[in-house]
Amino acid sequence: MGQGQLTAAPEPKYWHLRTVLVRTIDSEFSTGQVLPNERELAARFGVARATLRQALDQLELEGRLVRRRGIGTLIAAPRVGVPVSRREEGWPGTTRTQAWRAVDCVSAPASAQLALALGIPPGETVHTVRRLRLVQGQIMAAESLHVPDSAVPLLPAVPHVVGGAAESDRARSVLRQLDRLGVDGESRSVELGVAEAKEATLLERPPGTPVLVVTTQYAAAGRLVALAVSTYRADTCKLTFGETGLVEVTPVEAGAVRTAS
Amino acid sequence: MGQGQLTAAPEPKYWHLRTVLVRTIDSEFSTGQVLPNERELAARFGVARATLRQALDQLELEGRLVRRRGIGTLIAAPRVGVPVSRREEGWPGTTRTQAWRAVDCVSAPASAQLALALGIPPGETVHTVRRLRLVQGQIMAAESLHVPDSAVPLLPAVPHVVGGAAESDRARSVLRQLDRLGVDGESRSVELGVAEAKEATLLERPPGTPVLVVTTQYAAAGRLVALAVSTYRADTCKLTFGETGLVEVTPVEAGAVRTAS
DNA sequence: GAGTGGTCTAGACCACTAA
DNA sequence: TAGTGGTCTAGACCACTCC
Repeated sequence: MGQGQLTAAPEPKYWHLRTVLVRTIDSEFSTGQVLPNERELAARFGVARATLRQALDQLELEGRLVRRRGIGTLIAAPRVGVPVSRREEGWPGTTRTQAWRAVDCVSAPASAQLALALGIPPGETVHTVRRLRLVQGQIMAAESLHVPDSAVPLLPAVPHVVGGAAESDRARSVLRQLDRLGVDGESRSVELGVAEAKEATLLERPPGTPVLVVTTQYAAAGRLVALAVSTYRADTCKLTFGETGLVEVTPVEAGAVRTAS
Repeated sequence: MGQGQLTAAPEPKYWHLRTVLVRTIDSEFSTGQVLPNERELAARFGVARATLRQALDQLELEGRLVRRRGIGTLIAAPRVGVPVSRREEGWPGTTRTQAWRAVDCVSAPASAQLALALGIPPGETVHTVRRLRLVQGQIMAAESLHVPDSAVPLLPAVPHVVGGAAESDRARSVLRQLDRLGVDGESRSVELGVAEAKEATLLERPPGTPVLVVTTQYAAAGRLVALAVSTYRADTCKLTFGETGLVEVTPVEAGAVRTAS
């Protein structure tokens, strides 16, 4: 990899540096390779380490780099396409697929916010199932699935136990009941967020990690029966929304087309 | 707003600072209000300005703050829900809606990447329409819509003129032809990206602004007829994916539920 | 212990906005 | 011209990984 010589420009140094690094990465590095360390890169380009890091921050946000403390800065693998829809991901994941791993389940009175969102009276019991989505063995998303007690009347009233196998058993029990309702509609939104402490732990990422927050409303028989808030790792995920009946086409490397045009 | 006193913690200062600021913002500030300036905030919390800025960076990424050079740091308005689907946004935007504003149109041989994505021979002419999506008068997204010449054979062969009214006329002409094809399927993906120079200019944002990159494949009669790459402002947009036949429910403040639980 | 990225500091100067 | 956020520096120390 050549050495810097940042030509004077009206743009910030870190942005120009990013451009140079993008070119270098695309032409001279491949997935999994490690870049020279930050101190050396900074010296090579004649900038302060903080400035170099600003450029690397951008590239990490774009999913081009992965930085590992104690290891180095690696070229990231292309983002994994993650299908987001009931049909494709297998709902609710109990029998048809191993895509989701139930973690635990807590039953508690709904907060004002949650009650409003679910359209139930404040204080009604809500079962919250937490689960992880695995793709190719990697944790890609953490989800909190909120189900009003009134939507799953057949749920066995087992005593609530914290931790242990009973927890995830109960989670699966809720999912099973939900499955039997026959969910027939869903509405989603996607926005950018950052992982808070609990999510970050589940995702095995540091707090502040950018995530794509997918909020899904599930309906059965014309009634809202569940609300899911899923946080997908923004660095490694590309969410895909298929539509039945669409011709099968070659998956596109969006970034490539975007950069090229 | 009270003054700092950051209790000792195993977490980084900037992250704790973020937590404190979130609480403060939610309880003592409302949309449009300006925070004290960075130098004062840093002094008040007893940290360096760079550390304070790290916390503000997070809050800006979450869409809670907007920073304007020369003005100050403002509390951001809640994100705007932007429907993303052919039916809801009006396709292709020529007659049914004013949601999109055509900017220009260039016709050129397809790059290798683009040809691959469109499933056409490399070098075939592709019309690329650039347009902006407006929501409530605000520019929310910039899009490049790629249409192979072979998909719109009836397109009048007008001479290519750079700039001026003829440009956007031609853009509308392509859109009209595409409309007449009867698009009957679409497949999407959403991922995180940053605005490059051109996009940034169109979005009236600085380069590096985080965006949600939506890639859409349009099919007609079982054939891929167009590829759109849209970049939505991640700070102000919440993309919504509706489904016909779903019961109408109260829109959810996802962030609120997420934070509360 | 050596090497890596992560955090934090104290200061400087620049670009932009508004009065 | 004064005040704001944006950029950049040179250095320090910490937390983690691997040998």
